[in-house]
Order: sequence, then C-alpha cells, then structure tokens
Amino acid sequence: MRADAARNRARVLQVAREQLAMGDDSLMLNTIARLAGVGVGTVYRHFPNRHALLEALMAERFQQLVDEARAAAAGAEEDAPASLRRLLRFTLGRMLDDAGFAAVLESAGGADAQTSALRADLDGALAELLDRARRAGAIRYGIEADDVRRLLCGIGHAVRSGGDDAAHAETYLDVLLEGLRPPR
Amino acid sequence: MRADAARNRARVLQVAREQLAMGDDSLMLNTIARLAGVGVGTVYRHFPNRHALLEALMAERFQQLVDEARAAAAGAEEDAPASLRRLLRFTLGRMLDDAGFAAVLESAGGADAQTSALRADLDGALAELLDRARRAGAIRYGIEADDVRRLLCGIGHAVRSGGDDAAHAETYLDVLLEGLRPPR
Amino acid sequence: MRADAARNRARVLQVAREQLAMGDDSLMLNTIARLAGVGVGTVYRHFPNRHALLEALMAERFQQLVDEARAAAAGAEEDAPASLRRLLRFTLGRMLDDAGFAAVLESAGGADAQTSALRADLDGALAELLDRARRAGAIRYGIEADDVRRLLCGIGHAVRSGGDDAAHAETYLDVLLEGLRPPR
Amino acid sequence: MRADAARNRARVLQVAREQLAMGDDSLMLNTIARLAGVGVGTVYRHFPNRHALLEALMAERFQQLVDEARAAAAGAEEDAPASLRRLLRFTLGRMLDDAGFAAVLESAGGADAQTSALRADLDGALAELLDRARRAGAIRYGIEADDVRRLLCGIGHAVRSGGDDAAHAETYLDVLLEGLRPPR
DNA sequence: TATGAATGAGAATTCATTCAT
DNA sequence: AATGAATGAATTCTCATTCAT
Repeated sequence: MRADAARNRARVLQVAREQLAMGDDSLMLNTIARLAGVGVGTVYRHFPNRHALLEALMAERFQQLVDEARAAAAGAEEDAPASLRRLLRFTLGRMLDDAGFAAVLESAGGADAQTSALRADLDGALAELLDRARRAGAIRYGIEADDVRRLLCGIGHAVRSGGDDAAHAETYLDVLLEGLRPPR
Repeated sequence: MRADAARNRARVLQVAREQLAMGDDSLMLNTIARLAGVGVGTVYRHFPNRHALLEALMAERFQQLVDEARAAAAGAEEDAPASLRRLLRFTLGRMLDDAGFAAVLESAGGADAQTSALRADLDGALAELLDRARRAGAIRYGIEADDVRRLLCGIGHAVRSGGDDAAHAETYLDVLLEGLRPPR
Repeated sequence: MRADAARNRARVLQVAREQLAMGDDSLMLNTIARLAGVGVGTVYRHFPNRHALLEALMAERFQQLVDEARAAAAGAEEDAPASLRRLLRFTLGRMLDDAGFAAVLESAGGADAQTSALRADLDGALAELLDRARRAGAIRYGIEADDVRRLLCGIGHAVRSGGDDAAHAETYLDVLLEGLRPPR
Repeated sequence: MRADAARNRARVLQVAREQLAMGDDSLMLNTIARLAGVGVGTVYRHFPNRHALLEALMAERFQQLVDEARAAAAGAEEDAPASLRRLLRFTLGRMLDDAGFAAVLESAGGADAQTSALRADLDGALAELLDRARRAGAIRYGIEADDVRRLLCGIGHAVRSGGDDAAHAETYLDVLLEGLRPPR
C-alpha cells in the first residue's frame, strides 16, 4: 500500500474512533472525510460502506483484546482468579474508553466472519481461564465464556449509564466477580 | 379532550410502543402515523416532536414500575431480600419485553422533568427496600438505589445480547443479587 | 386528490415532458423539482423514482394514441390504407414532438404492467387496421402490428437523426408505407 | 509508440468495444481500465477524456465501412441494386453486432472532424452507388445518401427493439429497399 | 381537530479526472 | 510510460417538520 494511502486510511480510522468515543455512532462518512481532511471518495475507497468501517475499527481493537486474553490464559502458573480479574478490568477499561469497541464486543453472533473468528478466539482463551478459575473455586458452574463476556458488557453499560464514568467501574466489576462465585 | 382525540393519542402511543418492541428505535413519525391510521399532523398535535412521544411512552410504563416499587417498599413485614428479588425480576421482565422501556430506564440523568421525577420516585422506593435488605444482610455497603438500577439495566443488556432472550435471565439476575451481597 | 397536489403533479409532468422534448433524457428529479417550482420531496411523493415518472409520462400520451388507433380501427367503412397512413402520421408526429413518448413506444416488452397493457391495446387496434389494409392490397403478408410499430419507431429515429427535424418526415413515412406493400 | 503502450491502447479499445456491445453505453473509464488490466491513468494517457475514446472507437469501425462502401461503388460493372443491398446488409449486420458502431453511424452532424470526414467519405461512395442504382430504376428521386444512411439506422433500431435480434433483419431491410424504389 | 401534501436540508453514494509515486 | 489513490462535484433519495385544506 502506498504511503499516503496508509496515512489516509489511518486518519479515517482515527477520526471514526474519535466520533464513536464521543458517543456519535452515526458514523457519517462525509463528516468523517471532512474531519480527516480527505475527500469522501477516499473514505469510500478504503471502506465501501459504513459497516466495513466499523468492521475495520473493531478488528484492530478486538485483536489486541484477544492477545491479552491469550496471554492471561497462557500464564499457567499464576493465580487464575487474579488473572481473570485483571483481564476483565482491562476489557472494561477498553469498553469505557471506546464506545465503538464496546459495541463490537457486544454485537450478537450475526457479525462478519472476521469478527466472529475474533470472538471465537476470545471465548476460547476466556474459557481456558475460566476453567482454571473454576478449579480454584472462584467461578460457579453453569457460567461459560459467553456469559462472562455478555455480563461484562452489561457492567460496561452500567458504568457508562451515569455521568460519572469510571467512578464506579471497580465496584461494579467487583459485584460481577462476586456474583460469579459459587453461591454460598 | 375529545373522545376521538384521546383515541388517536392512544393509538399513536400503542403503535410507537410496538415499533420500539420490534427493535426499531428510529420512531419515524410518518411511519407511526400510517400504522396508527392517522395523519402525521395528528401525531404532531399530540406530540410536538419525536422526543415528546418518547417521553410520553416512558412515563406510562415508568409509572407502573414506580407503583410496583412502592408496593414492595411498603410491604414492611415481608422478607425484604425476597421482595427486592421479585421487584428486580419484574423490572427485568419488563425491560426484556419492551426495548423502549429499557431505554428509558437507562437514560442518563439528562432527562426531562417528568422522567426525572419518576426516577426520583423509583429510587426513593428502591432505597427504602435496599435499606431493609441491607439490614437483613443481603446488600453490601456502598451500593445505592442508583447503582442497583444501573446494574440491572446492564443485566438486561447481557440477557438481550444473545439470541436466546430470557433463557439466561434468571441466572444473570442471580449473579447480580449474589454480587450485591456483602463480600465474604 | 387535493387541488394543490394535482397542480404540482401536473407541473412536474409538464416540466419532465419539456426536459425530454429538449433532448435531456437524464430526468434529474432535483432539476425537475426546481424547474417546476416545487420541493424535491414533492416530486418523490408523486413519483418514487425516475422510472415511475417516465411511466406516468408514457401512460398519458400512450392512452391518447391508443384512442386514436381504436378510432381508426373502428372506422369500418373508410379507406383502410388511408386510415393507416393517417394513424402512422399522427404517431410519428407525436414521436417527433416528444422524445419521451418515442422512448416509451419503443421500449421493449420488459415494461411495466400498465405500459404492457397499453401496448397490447395498441397492437390490437393496429392489427385490425392492418388486416383491413391487407385485404385492400396495401400490406404484404408477414408484417404484423408489432413490426409496424417497430419500423415506425425506426422511421422516427431516422427523421430525428438530422438537424432538420420533420423536414423529411413525410418522405420517410412514404418510404415505409411503400415498403410495407406486397412486393411487385 | 512503445510496444507495451500499443498493447495497452489496443486492450482498452477492445474492452470499450465489448462494453458497448453489451449495451452498456456508460463507458466508465475506471471500469474499462480495470477490465483491461491497466491503470486509469493509462487510459487517460491514450484518451484524454471519454469522448476521445468514443472517437477512436468510431474511427476504426467506420473506416472499415467506408472501405466497403468504396469497394461497392467501384464495382462499376456489377448490378448496382444488388451491390447496394449487399452494402446495406453488411452495414446493418455491423450495427446489430456492435451498438457503439450504430451509435456512431447515427450520431448527428455535430461530430468531430475525423468522424465528419469519414461520414463525408461514406456518403460520397454511397451517393455514387445510389446514382447507379437510380439509373437502374431501383431508387426513387429525392432520396440521397444521407437519407439512406438515416433510414438504415432506423431499421437497425427497429430490428434491435425486439428481443428477437436479427430475426427480422432481412425482412425489415427488404421493406426499406422496396420503399426506396420509385412509387408505382 | 384532523389530514396528508409539501418542503428542503442533509445523508449516502458514484464517477470523471488529476497527480503523487 | 504506468499505476492507482485521491478528489469532490454531482446525484439520488430520506425524513422531520410545517401548513394549506
């Protein structure tokens, strides 16, 4: 890819990310083009439609999350419950930073191949971590990776739904983790 | 209000509710008018803009919830934790039935006077119930009515975010209630 | 239909007709709206897309032609070859006045129901007239209504294809009619 | 011209011809470039704008026709009416094969110098042939080369305007030639 | 009061042409 | 000479809101 093309693509993604972060999920391609300082056509060349742009946005961030999850799952000797908490905290932080990221993570199974693959990867790593945490008594039976992901997205919503972003993040995360433990 | 005017208003609200329930949150007033069998102008007479319609929609459902919450809070002799669980289960059920209702409940503080008042009412009743549940050892310190409402909305998202609506509702609600208990 | 709606519809059709007559077959709905002094939305309300506008344009003129053809076919006592010539001359005149009309008449069978019906009507009347003209020795075997319509459209093209519109119409029409006679 | 440049030019012309033959007269240069396996810039190097491409396309085919016409005109000893028929049949065949060719042949006098010159050449040869055919009693007075060209284009339209391309070509051509004879 | 036609700003998208590589 | 990314004016179409009937 040409240097300027790459630069433009990056700018567009950056602007789109910022728009989402500002809570504007309309992703108007004309607006994005203007903000990015490129022509509309350039945006359309890189991303034939709004969905493709969202996809690209997702993939990037999602991959990073998958990497984190794998690292956590691979840390075999470590304290699994603590690893899980760290991973969920990391993920929650990302969701709060980036509304688009949250949207992707939450989007139902009907996503594109790439996103579905990423989700499968994530759930795989998470399942491993969960199993180890369950053996350590920190996770109840009947809760799988899919549930944890969904519940964490819910926690993300709860945190965001006050103006006081992030002030409650730690508390709510703790509520989730306590709730996931086997009932007394 | 003339009888036919009242009837038209009710029809519009009904159609709007159905649209929201079907997951179409665009609330196009022309469409609603058509579906309701009235002219656009009629919709605008009753609801000067889209927001006013949403407001009206909210108020109705929200009031019912407030009534439930007050009844639960007033049941002084009863088992407070059980009352709380019932109330949250009722609320969650509503949220799953009616996406619009969920949206209202979740909407941030920047709502209109009427909605804000309803929320205050809800939180008042919920706070009372929480206090009693806390005295019964079922709720940790540092969790207030606002938190419970937000977390419950999050649970609603988690439940909805699978195709398997409601299949996980009870489990996720249990995770929430366990998580709200004082840490061991 | 409301008075102003009818007026607007007529204006739009009128402008569209003029545009076509000027040889601009792009039929840009925004342009038409501006020229007609109405909003774009008004055009779209009456004609959801360009094709619908063309259709409407066609129908009106086409119906008049069908009426003429029927009258000619019904004039049982008259000189059939002369009637045919008059009808073809009338049709050719229309085609030269109105490029849109010519386009409709020529458009292949893949047209809409309404247009197809009109064409069938036309061909019916024309077939009747042709049979009578054939009995009078003015039409060769093997030439049907469909052929005459197609050939006449071709003559229309030939006339138009010089800057000298209409100067050759009568001659070319005569060439057609002579050519349609049984070979010597 | 470099060998590769010549090859590219030929490819572009070939693809453009195919597009026209497929009935797509939009001649989108980006599309043509892609189909030809060259960059857009290359197309623009050879043909500064769309019109230039059309011109080039025309010229090539048109020249071949002129050659045919001259050969027919030069065949002094032959049966002129038969030569004329052969020439018109050849031309009609070309028009049916290649919609772009038909468009060129038909294009009004306002064409470019090169095309105008070709048309003049064609009309010159055709006029000669017509004169000889007229002397043989096969062409009426008042019909000139220009008329024959225009009428033939019209016949082309008539043939094409059914789905049954070419099935009627011979009949319609015969209608034309009979029609061109002096009236009885 | 009800109606629904009219309005027009604005969003999505295309494509001829230019120009950096 | 070739490439193809970039450009942005132009076009199609939507929809919230107003207003004549």
